[in-house]
Amino acid sequence: MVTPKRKDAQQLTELILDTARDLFTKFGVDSVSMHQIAKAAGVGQATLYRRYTQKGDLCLELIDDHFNRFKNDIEQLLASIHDQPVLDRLKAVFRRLVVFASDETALLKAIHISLVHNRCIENDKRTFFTSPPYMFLHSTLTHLLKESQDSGQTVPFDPAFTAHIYIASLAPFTLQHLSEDYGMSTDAIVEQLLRTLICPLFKPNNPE
Amino acid sequence: MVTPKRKDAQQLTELILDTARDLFTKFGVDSVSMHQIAKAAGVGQATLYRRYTQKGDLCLELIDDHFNRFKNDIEQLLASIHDQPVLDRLKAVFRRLVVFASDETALLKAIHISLVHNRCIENDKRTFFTSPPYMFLHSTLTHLLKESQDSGQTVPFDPAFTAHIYIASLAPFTLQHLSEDYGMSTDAIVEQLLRTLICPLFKPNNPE
DNA sequence: AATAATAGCGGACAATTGTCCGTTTGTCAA
DNA sequence: TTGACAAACGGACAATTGTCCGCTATTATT
Repeated sequence: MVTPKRKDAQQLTELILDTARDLFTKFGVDSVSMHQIAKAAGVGQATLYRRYTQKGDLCLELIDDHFNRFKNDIEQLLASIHDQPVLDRLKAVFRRLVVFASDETALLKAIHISLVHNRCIENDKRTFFTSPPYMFLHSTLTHLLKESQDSGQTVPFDPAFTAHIYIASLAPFTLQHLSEDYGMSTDAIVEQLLRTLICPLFKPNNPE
Repeated sequence: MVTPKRKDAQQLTELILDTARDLFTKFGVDSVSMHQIAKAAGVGQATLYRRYTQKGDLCLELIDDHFNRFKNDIEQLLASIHDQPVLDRLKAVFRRLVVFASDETALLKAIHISLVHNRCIENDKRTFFTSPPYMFLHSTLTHLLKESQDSGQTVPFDPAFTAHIYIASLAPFTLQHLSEDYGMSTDAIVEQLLRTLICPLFKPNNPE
């Protein structure tokens, strides 16, 4: 049976990713067009589009390393403080999450636009909400929220639903707005988010 | 001095809006291109683009009537229940808001994409966050939240910040996800939102 | 009414996104 | 080696978005 694969395919993929990374850092994600990436990498448009149908897909790939680091951070963090109260763990995860979102605003915006927009056009399976990063975040938050819920320290709420809402409120454009137009530092945003979204779910800190 | 204005300009604007409305309801907002609208209305592209640089701008105009009705609803609603507790008023506004967002998903998605995306490209003054609808919502919610805060019934939080977060969590794509993929009815979404975002801000319902 | 002046129309044009198909190139069988 | 086969390359092509500029039509003036 004949199932040949080119060995240079993988090399081209890496060439494309490297080129895109370069152009993005040089000119900014928004100013770089798909054709520009293809041309700079010296490949045909189809070669690029066959791998990444939209800039968002490419960004998702580029952010992968960063996200894996972030994921490991979260897992280590959770392991290192597994004996602390669940509220503290939630806060820690949230803080790390906001920092990640702030660090990666440029790529995240492109991802958000492409994937969310795409979702709107066709009923593709590949949506923002089914991407591995989203699912990891959602599952991590849901677990912590469920534990909080089960521990009886909170008012009643639906953990999975609440996790969706938490992530929605961290949309890159929201954060950008709060930071640039509204003049809040990342720390201030974290503090307010904890105060507004998380702490109130827990029953009075100064117990009866 | 000579400052002639064409009187047919306004008529063309209305022709464009009517045409767009028709095409949108016939084929869906996403499937209709700007040129298609111009052609169907029998005007040049520039005539269309001079009025609305993006589909989102057009949608913002189209939604205007609906939004004004919504705005009046909210104002009447608030007037009719001005003597009820602020928590109840907040809940009522929120419920009406979610219903509006669910009814107008199609247009709101297009608006969201264009305005939020545009914001990302150039530092235009005209952003999603400075559009009249956003500002009305934000100011209405902020007032109610501030009143709640001042009445001493709540935990401490920043009303304006919280209003931003509330609106962010109602992004059309989030609602669509919760409704279509997650299978929640509008009522269920409202209930969970109130339970997750609003009620917890208020001190124990069963007072000490 | 005739004229001057300009607001603003319209379609051609440029740029970007996304697709298709003829051709290349690596792999396996003989 | 060589030949056959298909994975996958590349650039031409179509579609959509967004811009520019010559020309028309309306209005104020005489």
